[in-house]
Amino acid sequence: MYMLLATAPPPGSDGTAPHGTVSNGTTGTGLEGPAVVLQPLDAAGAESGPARTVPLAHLPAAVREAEQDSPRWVWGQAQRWYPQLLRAGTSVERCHDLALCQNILVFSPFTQAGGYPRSHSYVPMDLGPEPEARDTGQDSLFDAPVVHSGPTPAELARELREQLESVKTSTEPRRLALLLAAESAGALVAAEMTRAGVPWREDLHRRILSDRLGAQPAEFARPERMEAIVEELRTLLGAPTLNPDSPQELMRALHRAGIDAKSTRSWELMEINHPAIGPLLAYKKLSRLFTANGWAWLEQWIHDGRFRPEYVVGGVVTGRWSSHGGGALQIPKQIRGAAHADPGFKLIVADAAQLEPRVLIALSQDAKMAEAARGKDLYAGIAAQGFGGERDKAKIALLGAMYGATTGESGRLMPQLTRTYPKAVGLVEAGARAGERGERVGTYLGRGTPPPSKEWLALQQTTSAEEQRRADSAARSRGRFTRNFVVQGSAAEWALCWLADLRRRLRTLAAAAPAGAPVPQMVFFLHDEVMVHCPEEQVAAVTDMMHQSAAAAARLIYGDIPIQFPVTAVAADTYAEAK
DNA sequence: GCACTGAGCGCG
DNA sequence: AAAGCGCGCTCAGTGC
Repeated sequence: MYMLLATAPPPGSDGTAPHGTVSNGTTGTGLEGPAVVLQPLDAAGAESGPARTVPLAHLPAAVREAEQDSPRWVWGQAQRWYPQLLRAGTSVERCHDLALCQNILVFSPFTQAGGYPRSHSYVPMDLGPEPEARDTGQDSLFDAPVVHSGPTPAELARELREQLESVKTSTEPRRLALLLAAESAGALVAAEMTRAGVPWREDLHRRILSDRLGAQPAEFARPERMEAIVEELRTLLGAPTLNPDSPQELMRALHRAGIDAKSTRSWELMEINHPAIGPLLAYKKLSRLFTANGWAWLEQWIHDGRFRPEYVVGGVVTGRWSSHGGGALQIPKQIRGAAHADPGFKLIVADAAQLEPRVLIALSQDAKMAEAARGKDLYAGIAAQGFGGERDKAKIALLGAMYGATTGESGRLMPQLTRTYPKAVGLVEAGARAGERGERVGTYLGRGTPPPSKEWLALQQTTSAEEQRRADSAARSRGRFTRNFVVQGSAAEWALCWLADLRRRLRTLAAAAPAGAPVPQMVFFLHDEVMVHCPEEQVAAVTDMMHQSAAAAARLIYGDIPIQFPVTAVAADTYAEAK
């Protein structure tokens, strides 16, 4: 059922001391260097067979063998174990990531009464084998990764039991179990995506850069196009030494030239009519490309034709992923043409159409809005029902409702939206009011917001009239956060289920493929969008799977409800074309 | 010289 | 059209 993976306690230890390495052959274990314990556990997390201890170097083989029985692997953190298994060519079907699940259970509104947080022991799960140096696709200098002290197998098993128990006694065991499974599957997907990497053509990237910026500059120098604009700006603004990269300097120069700018943000400058504004905006655009995704980025992040960011599952409080390395979740549209499929492959990019509003409909069961979503374009449907067919207005109004806009056009459109969709708007409003009162809110599957900080709570207790304004502002701010959390977080868990289901289907496909044949791989994930690097002859089948998985995810979470989650899936040679 | 913050901008 | 949610990254500027 479960198979626990843990660093082995040193021989003769009582299992409570720091451990993790087996010193050497003289201890009589016959093991040298780091060792690992594989402990079978039953469905309740109790030991159900003898533990095996193997040298770390033999772990991939041991895992492959145990995988025959398709256990659910249990480990402190997938991130600590799985990359090296993948490197050795070993993948697993499913796992339970104790750290990720602990993180969910601690804040879940479904466990508050029966009390995972109250009873559990807070064993730190962030230990296990040292993460390897960033996987650049090259062999590491050291064969055996360092293993240092971590929780004992017994502690990890107990943690699992407490987690399972808290799910069982929670108010929504089915939902919570699904969330934990999806989160854990996400950990596997994340490691596999990093391993695979986004296929990236350095030559195409360089062409984009030279087309826009000119030839690659010498170190510490500006590209020629940018330098030319700097000279132009210095003349136009009468500031011969201006460095436009300094907001302060730029601000002073603008003011001296009689330009009344409140800030140097592009969208504010756009309102101003002055000959220097055009070149300045052009400079900012080029500067962004140069500093964030220029030659230095290419040098640092692209190796062997692959971009391999690390994903942090649950790295965002709402359950979205964050990432480290190369700004993976902010790849500008400008350079997406450099993400290019290998010969004989295509990139299939699928994204969920208007995911958050559709999630709002599912959560609120707003029949009227569900009707508007019947067609392909949800915003057009909403526009037809209450905004005189003006799609842009419908979109602004709906986004504003989910973000908590109060001013501007979006704020003005709110009453109309509320009249038309009292249930949907009511749901986000209730989320906001709860947050303002300091309460927690949660997603459909049970990921919860952290409680407000001590400072926040103290501020709400203020009796000073002067501080009351700050307290109100902080309350509204938290209200906007909790309002959005419900929708963004529920959308994130839908995407996670989509990803997990797609992974399962792709594994089945790969298992049926002849040995050595090229197989489709998930290579990138961005909130509501997934990219698969796919052999050409399987594009049709995989595209189909991406649609099927979306339907499966919706059914798995919400059951049979009258709202679709359509995805757009496009296959092309580059990321730019596929979007 | 290092750590931190704020401004600004990229993505969803 | 306007500035409401969630992030990461780079640079300038500041404080030690």
